[in-house]
Amino acid sequence: MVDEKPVPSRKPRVDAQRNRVLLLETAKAAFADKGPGASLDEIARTAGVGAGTLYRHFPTRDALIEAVYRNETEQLVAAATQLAETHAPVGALREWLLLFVDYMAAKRGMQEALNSLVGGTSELYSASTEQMKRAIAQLLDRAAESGDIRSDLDGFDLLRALAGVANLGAGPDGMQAARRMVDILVAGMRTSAPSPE
Amino acid sequence: MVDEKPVPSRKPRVDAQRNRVLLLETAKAAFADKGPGASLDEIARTAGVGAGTLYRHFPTRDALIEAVYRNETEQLVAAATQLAETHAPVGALREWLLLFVDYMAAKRGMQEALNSLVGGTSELYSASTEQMKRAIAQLLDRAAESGDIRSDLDGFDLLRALAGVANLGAGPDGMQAARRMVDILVAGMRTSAPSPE
DNA sequence: TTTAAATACGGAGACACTCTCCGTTTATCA
DNA sequence: TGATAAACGGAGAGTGTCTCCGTATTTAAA
Repeated sequence: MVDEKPVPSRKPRVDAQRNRVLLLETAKAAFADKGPGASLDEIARTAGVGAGTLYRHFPTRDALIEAVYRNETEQLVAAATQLAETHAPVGALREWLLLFVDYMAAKRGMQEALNSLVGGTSELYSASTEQMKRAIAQLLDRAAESGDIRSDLDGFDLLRALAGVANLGAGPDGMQAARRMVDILVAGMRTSAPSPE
Repeated sequence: MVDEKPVPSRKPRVDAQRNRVLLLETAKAAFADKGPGASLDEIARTAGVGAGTLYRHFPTRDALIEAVYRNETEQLVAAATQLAETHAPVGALREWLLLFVDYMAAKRGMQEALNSLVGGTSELYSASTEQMKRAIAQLLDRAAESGDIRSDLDGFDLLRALAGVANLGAGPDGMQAARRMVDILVAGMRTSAPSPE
């Protein structure tokens, strides 16, 4: 799957760029306000553009959602590298998982939508998903190499688990629960953890 | 919250019962086939009844979903008591969590819908949710009393975590991942587990 | 500049889904 | 058997998604 960009033969049009930004801002507000099910046509209307324009820029709801949260996702991803440099392997992992919980919690009401970043829900194998996968893999590999944690599990599953907890537990206690879950997960992954039997 | 049944002054009509069953069967097939977003009108049409009839029996999508899976949920709940009687505390917990994973996995494609049984997504505080909560609480309390696991966590969060993993990991490897997650969770909950630092 | 080609725009409209309302039908029981 | 409570069905109003294509704007070449 080679990234075959169609070679831009000219400068992108300024109105197109303007509308794109306009749509992203409007969409962010709308999602925060009405949840992930906000009407796309209404977002277009509020942004002062036609429905066609919205769909041209963002063919699917997921594409729009991903674009809206791309920045914050990138910050989170960057933090992984940062933590890897400043913390011991398991500590870095734990800290990042806590950040991930915050990330999910900060978007309360948007969780269902954000699932598409952590789950196969979305049709497109989104770029953000890929980044997120790399971020957790980086931390996990490091901790596994140091021999502190078991190496037989996909880091992405950790995120799925945390997303599950953070998603469904409403209110501020949901975040507490997710934070507790981080410690349980980290403890359970350690090579020094008790075996199932 | 008293169960205030409206005192049936006559026998329930047979056609009503028949249609109810018909709808449940049709809905089960439809959900399995088209996912949780299957059109309710189409379910009604396929069942050979009017839309009004469907909505009279099941006012919301969630109500229908819950009804469809009530039986299986009840079996799962019953298994908790069973396991509690025949296994050591932690073993029973672990076994039941594995059953829960199977339960989720068996409904691949339906996961999003089933979330409403494990999450606050659904408006109604459904009876099945309540049962499920009791089932896990029962096992968890027992294991906590025996001193084997920490007592500061809500069992329902475990289910949320497992649901998260099982939901989003597509394919048969998703189930593998969820099974591994069970062991991590159980290990992490043990009082003998290593502390976060 | 002017102008042709490329690009983007907008919104009408086709289609799908949800859910309600109410006139009609059917089952129950006296 | 007849009265009536209970249930039925489906038309239709309201809302949403997404496409299509004639029109408008921008870019860059002349």
